[in-house]
Amino acid sequence: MSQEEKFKKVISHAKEYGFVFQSSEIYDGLSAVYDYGQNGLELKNNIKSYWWKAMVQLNENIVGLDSSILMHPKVWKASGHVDAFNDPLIDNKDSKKRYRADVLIEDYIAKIESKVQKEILKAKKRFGDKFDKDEFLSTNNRVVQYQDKIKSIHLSFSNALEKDDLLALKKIIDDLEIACPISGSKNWTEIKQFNLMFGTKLGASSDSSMDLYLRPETAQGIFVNFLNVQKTSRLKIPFGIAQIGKAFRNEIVARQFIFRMREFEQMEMQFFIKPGTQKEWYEKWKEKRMKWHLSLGIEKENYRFHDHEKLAHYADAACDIEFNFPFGFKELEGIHSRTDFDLANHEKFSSKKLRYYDTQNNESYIPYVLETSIGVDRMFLAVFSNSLCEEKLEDNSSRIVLKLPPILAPIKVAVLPLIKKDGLPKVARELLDKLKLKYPVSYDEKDAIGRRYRRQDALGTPLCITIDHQSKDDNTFTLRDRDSMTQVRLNEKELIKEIESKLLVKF
RNA sequence: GCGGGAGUAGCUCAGUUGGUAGAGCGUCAGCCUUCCAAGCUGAAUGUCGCCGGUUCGAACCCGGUCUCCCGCUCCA
Repeated sequence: MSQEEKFKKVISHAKEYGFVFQSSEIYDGLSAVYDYGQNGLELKNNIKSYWWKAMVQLNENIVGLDSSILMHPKVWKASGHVDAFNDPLIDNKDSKKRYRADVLIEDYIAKIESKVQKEILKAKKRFGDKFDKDEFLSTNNRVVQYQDKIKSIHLSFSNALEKDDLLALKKIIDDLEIACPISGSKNWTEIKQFNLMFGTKLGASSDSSMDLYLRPETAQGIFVNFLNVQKTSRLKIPFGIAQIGKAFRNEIVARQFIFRMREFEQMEMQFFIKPGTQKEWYEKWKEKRMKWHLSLGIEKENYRFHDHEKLAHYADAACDIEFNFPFGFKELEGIHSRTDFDLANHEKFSSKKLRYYDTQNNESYIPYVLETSIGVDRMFLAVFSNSLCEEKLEDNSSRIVLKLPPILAPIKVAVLPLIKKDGLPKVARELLDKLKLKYPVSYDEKDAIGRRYRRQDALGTPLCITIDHQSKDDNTFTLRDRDSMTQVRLNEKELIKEIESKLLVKF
């Protein structure tokens, strides 16, 4: 089966069994927005709580936060999003490829710079020990020309960027005769500005309203509350603040089902540390996070680290945990060493001190930050797509089974009377009533028992309990395992023990 | 946004040169009572993505539009 076919099966299974629906489907849907159905929401909640337990409950120096989606507009100036999330894009009409206009110009500058470097190397060879770099740079005609060109491009370039002057930006590309690397053509469209942040307004009347953004990440809510939490929690560095919440990005192209959505949910943890210790914590959190993923029992081969070569504006080291999705290895979680970029900028923009006072060493400093950030929806897709399989059975029949890690399964146990007469449903319901106080359970008496097992398989229910005639006499039941399809006969106490051991996790 | 593919029942898909829609699975009710789907009887379900045009007549032809999948760019 091709990757594409497999992905299509994942999407239709998600719909057919009430996990994921397209938003506003009866109105033809809304692009890149999805709803979670009755089973999807349970799986999603279980993922969130599994993360929360591993981060907050098991670490005494990590606490939670739930900050608002709406924040003061200055937050996004300080964070760099107003600048970084504004992309001037340009299309080449011949190759039909899209580029960032600023990147095209930067690449062009880099090309000239590499020419200068070449000249320097050549001169070094020629002059040997007598080579004086500064003198060379200021006297060699060709090099001086190159440098002047770079300078003048830089000048008009930063001018255009500052004023958001798209026409000026286009003029630079035209003047420099920058060509598309693929088609070699200089046949460009006009530059269009894309803002990745969703805008909205605060205040009901139009004249007194204030322009706001829906947050494009949850991290800033943590940074602006850094001192509030630190002072009220008595936490000492190193400590972390964790948050699960929605974020919004007006992606130019949002695709691949729930992998890239316009409205999505993040699970982020910002770990505040002493400057200079970031390397050590970066390694530690890389290891910890990978362990968390592997604790779910998904095969190791599906995960890999990918180090960032081009770092974002806030980071001094960054990597992704990538997962083998149906469309290949793609980012699932990011681990970033954010330095003091965020807190220092918030200090600057808010004019409020955001420092930690270290009583032991009698010093105050802006902490460095180590971030782990994972997309809930991506984790959902990773777990869901990896769990979905079609098995050939011994009798040459096949079954579709969703082998979810039991701890994440929407329903833990299904209670099934073998037949729906002879008083078996009554016995089954008595057991069901006891179990539902502890676990999410479901009950089914329709159709043959084999078919009911298959229904539960497709939903990912790890265990089925079947009530037969013997159950009436001796109060024992058969427990059927989703993955092995094997059965054991147990009494009620043993049953609970088996369920508990199935749901046991080791972080 | 640009290029390629697609949209018919909950899912997978048929549907002939234009003549007002079908199958399999699933769902529901009943029978059977059996520990691993596909036994029997019956039933429900579609403005053929949406809007407009051509035509006596459109799922089919034409135009527009929306959505999904793949590629380019970005990211959780």
